[in-house]
Amino acid sequence: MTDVQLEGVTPLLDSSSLKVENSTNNNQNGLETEVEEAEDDTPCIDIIINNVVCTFSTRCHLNLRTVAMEGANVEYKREQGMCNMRIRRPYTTASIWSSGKITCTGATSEPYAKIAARKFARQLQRIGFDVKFSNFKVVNVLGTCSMPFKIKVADMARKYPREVSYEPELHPGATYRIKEPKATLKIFTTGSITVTAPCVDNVQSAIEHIFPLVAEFKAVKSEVNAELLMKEARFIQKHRVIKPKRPITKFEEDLEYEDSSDEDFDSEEDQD
DNA sequence: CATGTATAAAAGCTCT
DNA sequence: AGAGCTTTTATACATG
Repeated sequence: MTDVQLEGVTPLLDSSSLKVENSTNNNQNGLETEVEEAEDDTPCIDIIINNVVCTFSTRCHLNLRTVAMEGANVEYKREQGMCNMRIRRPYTTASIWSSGKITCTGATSEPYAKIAARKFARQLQRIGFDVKFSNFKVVNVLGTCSMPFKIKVADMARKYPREVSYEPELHPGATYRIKEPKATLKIFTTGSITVTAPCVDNVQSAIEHIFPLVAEFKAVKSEVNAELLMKEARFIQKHRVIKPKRPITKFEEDLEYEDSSDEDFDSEEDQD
């Protein structure tokens, strides 16, 4: 139980102990994966890039009708005035607008996002449009990582009310916003953290920034058990709620006087 | 087991 | 003017 009180002094990770990799193991997309292998045995936290959103323009109007008819793997969303086109490698989806503006989602790295974007552009060009691949830009990135310990999220939210918002009833993850470099993190008690930011570099910065903070709220085994006991207590409470078996009618209200026996008579009855 | 809840962001149309 | 819709994606906790 007394599992060291100075748990916060976890060996701080330097940038070399954080490594960014794709969520798709190697060649699911048939492309080379550049995962920098850590040559030493320094405690390492892997940052997995799960999704990269980017935009670009074809600089030409696109007849969605034509895109839907001539393009492969396209679905026309007339109600939204756009088309969704998918390619397998990299496994991504493009939302195509008649203006020529396109958003591409699903890539697992910035380079893959650009490769996918170019493929969509090429696909459109093959259909016959006068495509000029331009204004490519990564606009959003989602990365995840898992700390080697559970996190006392509630305590963290209490200590950093300015940057942490935590409404467990609404969502299990605490939201931590970093202004510069911009990033928004979702911190879970399990130690998992999701980060959404404008680019991969920001994702990494955010994790380097959050590590010492969450390490400060590392859950100790005894405390984890206490948490479980609380959950159990809540569960029991929830199932002990005594509710009338049937709505009391006006008529019965009158009878209540003579039928006022003890309340916990059938409190053990399990209600769903 | 599938949704819904929450997060970010672009595109462009609809509705307030 | 601004907010909702659509798409992607991990995380996790409730509910049907």
